[in-house]
Amino acid sequence: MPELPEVECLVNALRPLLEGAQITKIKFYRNDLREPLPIKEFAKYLEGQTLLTLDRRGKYMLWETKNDVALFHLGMSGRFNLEQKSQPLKTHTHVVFSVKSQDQKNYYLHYVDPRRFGRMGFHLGHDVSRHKFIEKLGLEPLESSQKVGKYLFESSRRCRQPIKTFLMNSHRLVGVGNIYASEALFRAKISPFRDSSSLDNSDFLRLSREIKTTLQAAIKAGGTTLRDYVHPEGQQGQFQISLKVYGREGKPCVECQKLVTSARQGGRSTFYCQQCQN
DNA sequence: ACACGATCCTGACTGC
DNA sequence: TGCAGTCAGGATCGTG
Repeated sequence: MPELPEVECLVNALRPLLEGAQITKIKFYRNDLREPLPIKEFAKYLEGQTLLTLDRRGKYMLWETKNDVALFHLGMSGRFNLEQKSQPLKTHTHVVFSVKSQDQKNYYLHYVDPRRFGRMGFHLGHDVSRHKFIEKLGLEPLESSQKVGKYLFESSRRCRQPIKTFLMNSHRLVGVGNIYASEALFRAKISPFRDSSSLDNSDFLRLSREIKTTLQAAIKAGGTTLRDYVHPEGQQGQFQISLKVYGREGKPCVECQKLVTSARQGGRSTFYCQQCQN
């Protein structure tokens, strides 16, 4: 569910509370999501530790302690809910982190994930770039657009994939999922069906800039709430009102008034304007 | 090596 | 009302 902006907003929302806080207890209500949960590692290395920094890499949230790093990916439907007191669990609550903040208040962070596509991991030591979740990840789209554009151009030369599928591959570029891929391609006026190798250097530079500005605007708006994404304390994101094509099939294009079209690519919905995007 | 579809899972919504 | 079918902010795996 969450793409880069939603994870960035989650990290930003939790950071003031969790940085400097102690993890007092971790309770698991099942032993697996997509894969086994790191129950033993969390019990041995995370419980009792102080969280020093919260960070993000791609769509992963990272919790760093003195010696180690915990990793979290929310999949399609995962979320963290912050509760002030212990209370009955909502359905699909799989893990509860009990936390004591720096001002000695107790909080409960509930990991809820109906579809269970999320994942959690643990890395001994600080070099989390070597963790199996992270090691194959590509560039961060908020880095320099010059650098990202150049890299995407070069890695697309012998690639016969449509550009939208190409963008969503996290081994090249992280954080761009189904919503923001459609949005950035619209803003760059590039058809999602274009063969990646048919785009030139300047197309990739323009596209990289549009990806970055779209993601930044979404972060500023608190993310996109379509179905169930909310901040840890329940507020919705606001970027859905700024979406130009995603979810707007049959509505007029904001640029040319021609109706927005949808199609399927790689099993996912794509939204685009046949007139504006070439 | 690459490109594609199937797959993991539950819930919400559609149409018959 | 019920039931089948489809779709959903992701990413990995197996196959051709």
